[in-house]
Amino acid sequence: MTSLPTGHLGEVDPTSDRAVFRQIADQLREAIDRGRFREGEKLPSEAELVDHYGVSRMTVRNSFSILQGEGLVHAEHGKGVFVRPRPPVRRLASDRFARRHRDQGKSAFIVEADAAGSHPQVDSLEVKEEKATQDISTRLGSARKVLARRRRYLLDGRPVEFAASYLPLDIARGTQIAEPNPGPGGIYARLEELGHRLDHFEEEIRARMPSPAEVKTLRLASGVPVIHLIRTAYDTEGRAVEVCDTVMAADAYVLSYQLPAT
Amino acid sequence: MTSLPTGHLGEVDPTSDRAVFRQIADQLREAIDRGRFREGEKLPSEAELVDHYGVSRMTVRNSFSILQGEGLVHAEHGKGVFVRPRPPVRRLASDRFARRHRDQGKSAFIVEADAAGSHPQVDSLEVKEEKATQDISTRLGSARKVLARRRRYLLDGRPVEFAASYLPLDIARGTQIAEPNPGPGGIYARLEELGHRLDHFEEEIRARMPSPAEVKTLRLASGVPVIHLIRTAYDTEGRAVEVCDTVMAADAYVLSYQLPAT
DNA sequence: CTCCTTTAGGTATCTAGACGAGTGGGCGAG
DNA sequence: CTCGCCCACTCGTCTAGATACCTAAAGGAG
Repeated sequence: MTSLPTGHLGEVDPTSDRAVFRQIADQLREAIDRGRFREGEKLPSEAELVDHYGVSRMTVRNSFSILQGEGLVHAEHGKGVFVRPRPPVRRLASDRFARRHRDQGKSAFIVEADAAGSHPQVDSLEVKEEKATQDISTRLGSARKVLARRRRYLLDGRPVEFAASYLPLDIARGTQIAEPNPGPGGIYARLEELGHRLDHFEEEIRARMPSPAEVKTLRLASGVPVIHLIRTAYDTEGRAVEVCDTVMAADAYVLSYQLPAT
Repeated sequence: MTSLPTGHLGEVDPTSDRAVFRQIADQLREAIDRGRFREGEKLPSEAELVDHYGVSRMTVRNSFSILQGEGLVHAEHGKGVFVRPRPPVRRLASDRFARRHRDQGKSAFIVEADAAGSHPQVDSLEVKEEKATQDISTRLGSARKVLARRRRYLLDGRPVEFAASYLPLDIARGTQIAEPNPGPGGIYARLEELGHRLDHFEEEIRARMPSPAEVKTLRLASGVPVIHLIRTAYDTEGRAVEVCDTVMAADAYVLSYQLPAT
């Protein structure tokens, strides 16, 4: 017995209740979990599995599609099917908007990524005035027109996050917030300079599968969900002065919050 | 033209770069987004789409499997393929562990769900002593043996959350925390009675696709991610006194946090 | 040595058909 | 009228094979 590519795998029972393609997926999954196939390593090809199990090619592909849906493997056309490596994650701490982080010349994202030794980029900047959607309008206390700032964040060339900030036009129009580069400390620093002292933020977090547009923008592999975060910033008067709608590749993030127990 | 079941759908271009099954999925997705098919409504059957588009059945099934992966539709054997209804969501506010919520006789989950008009249940209770995993041990400050409390939460009969609490054995052994029913206010109230006044919580949030075991436990439809939340409770001495590992059906939850801007 | 072509081995897509199995309505027996 | 069976419709699984296209390495032309 040489080290056959399918050496770790057993057989399937066609008479079992469990469908053959699920049995094959189970065996591959277990082999991956046990480290028989390591991260980035190539799995046996479709043809090899067809031979090994004595099933048709569609059945093998069906198995692969299960594992892809679980985000365990990814297929590369012409090369093979590989165990998906777990990418480095970015931790978002709940104090990331603390005032003390707001004095540097660069954005929080750049500073943080540099510190972590990654290569950060910000991309597809768009700043324009537009009509607020129903949801944004509600969150901003019925603002009708807003300034929208959209950008994409990349880490080592990989898109990880797409964010859109919305501010009521009566606050943002004509200020540096309406410029592509909002200056040191970002828009929160500018808001405070404009007299809107920030009081607190509210963050709503959901997770779901991405839309096709999000798959494209974030270059998501199949089986990777997104984290959808909607943050509303309130000033000390209780007015909502900004809503930031962020979609993150879930495999690239861990969010971290600290809560008082009082 | 009567109201054919496929009346809203166009044609496909086999010469297009975009694969036929993707084109079909696109058309169905758009029809759903536009409300041509409503929540819970049945889509055209495979056979009808085969006739309409003039493709083979595998191609149509391929389209359906895309939409299933996106969590947009679900198939019911013998009945058809249906637009997946968006279930009611449970909002988790960041003050849900505030001391003022800790005096009632029932658990926070029960109280909250009752208030929202849902029928809550707690299930598969397991309380036992065990060896801590590496991760849990680290989070609990190198505790080796722990008390583990596992339970599943259901809303209107649907499982929505599976949670496991771990406490250092030297704190929990022999106390009411080791009983199936920890009493009014839950284990946090008991911890404080034991002299561990709670100072703050730390929550880590991830999103990912569920493992097969999680699919089973939470009866998840395909295309539904899970939110994985790990909460560590610290007492005023800075000691980690509990770790709670929670897996939630992502389509049933919105997490909400309030952050100070200081 | 460099660059292009060929080729072997991958996956992507599609067809056509077969059988299995869950669901629900119609219809006949009682 | 009611109950139970049958059947039509539906999705689930599997086979067998064809074509297309991608990738990498080998080999030949310059």
